Amino acid sequence: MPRVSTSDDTLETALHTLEAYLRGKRLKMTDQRRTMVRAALSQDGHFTAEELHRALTVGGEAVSMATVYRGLAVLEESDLLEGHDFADGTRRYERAIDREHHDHMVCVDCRAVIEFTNERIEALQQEVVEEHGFTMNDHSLTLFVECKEWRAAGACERRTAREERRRTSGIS
Amino acid sequence: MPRVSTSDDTLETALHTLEAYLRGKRLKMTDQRRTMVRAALSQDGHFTAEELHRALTVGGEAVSMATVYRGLAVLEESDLLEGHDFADGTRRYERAIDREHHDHMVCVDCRAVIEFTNERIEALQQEVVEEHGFTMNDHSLTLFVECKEWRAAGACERRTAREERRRTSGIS
DNA sequence: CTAGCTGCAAAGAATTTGCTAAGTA
DNA sequence: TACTTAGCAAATTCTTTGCAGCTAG
Repeated sequence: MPRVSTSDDTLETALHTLEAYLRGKRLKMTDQRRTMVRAALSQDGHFTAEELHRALTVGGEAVSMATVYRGLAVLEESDLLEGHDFADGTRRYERAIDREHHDHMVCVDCRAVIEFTNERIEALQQEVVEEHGFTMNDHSLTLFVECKEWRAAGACERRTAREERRRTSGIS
Repeated sequence: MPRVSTSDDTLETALHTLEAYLRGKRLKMTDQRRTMVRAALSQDGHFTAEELHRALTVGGEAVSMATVYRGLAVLEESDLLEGHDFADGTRRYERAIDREHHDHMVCVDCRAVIEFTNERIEALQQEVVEEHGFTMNDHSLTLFVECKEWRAAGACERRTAREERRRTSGIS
């Protein structure tokens, strides 16, 4: 069994949540879905479909790419994961269970993702939606920043070739 | 000359801005770029590369798709346009010149885009970034809402086959 | 002239989908 | 058993690139 950096409790809860979701939709629990839940919860931070797939493969629990994509959609719909678009061309996911809501700052330089929460902003967003008579379904706040100081401290090193290309090509 | 729903003044300003930008980077002004500026400014709302390309083609000023993509990058870098990711798989652009900054609400149902501004939210965002000692480069706030009431009024009808597929497939 | 541009076709990256065998309720 | 999945490969969608000839400065 692969190492799980999330508490067993969370994993239990997650599996139960998924089961309930599947039951409600008359879908089925499979080994691949269980495996994906475990692997997804043990990822730290924000991961891509490809990264999850690699983690599974490395862990000896190969699940096909197609299944990873289909599975991520299920995990997101069941609210185990939350998906984000950080404007770099690839969708990223993060654990949404047993965590508090938060927003993100993304360094345009090194693509590091820093999380933050601000209740006043949350409240104001809700206000805006209500003023329009709508219902909030979800929201996405991403601040694109330059974390020069942080990098100076040696903590801002995650740039990859691909991300660098994206960055300089004017996307985001 | 194609119809321009933007004031001639804005068009003038835009062309001057672009010229200045190009000069600074030792790039060249071309018919295609001029044409794209005109067409982009006359688009209303948020458009995709494909929509701009179609508008140009229909207007008899065919510009190749490759040039449209390359041109959009230039127009965005020169701050004539602003690009957004509304989590539907395609980048969208909107005029950024002679307009005030604003954020967006996107109806997850019909994909309509509603703009709004909220200075308090803006200020709080700036505060958050400063608290971390970073510099804000850009920010993106999108509220995904359900505009049922609005649709009831008959104003929420822009759903396309493709968008519908996206929506039901769990993206965003 | 000469670096930058355009169009075209081909390449790419990230997802999605059709199909058949296999698995779950 | 009946309907949902998994895996695989092929197909898509959006976007980027290589190249040859054209063009602005």
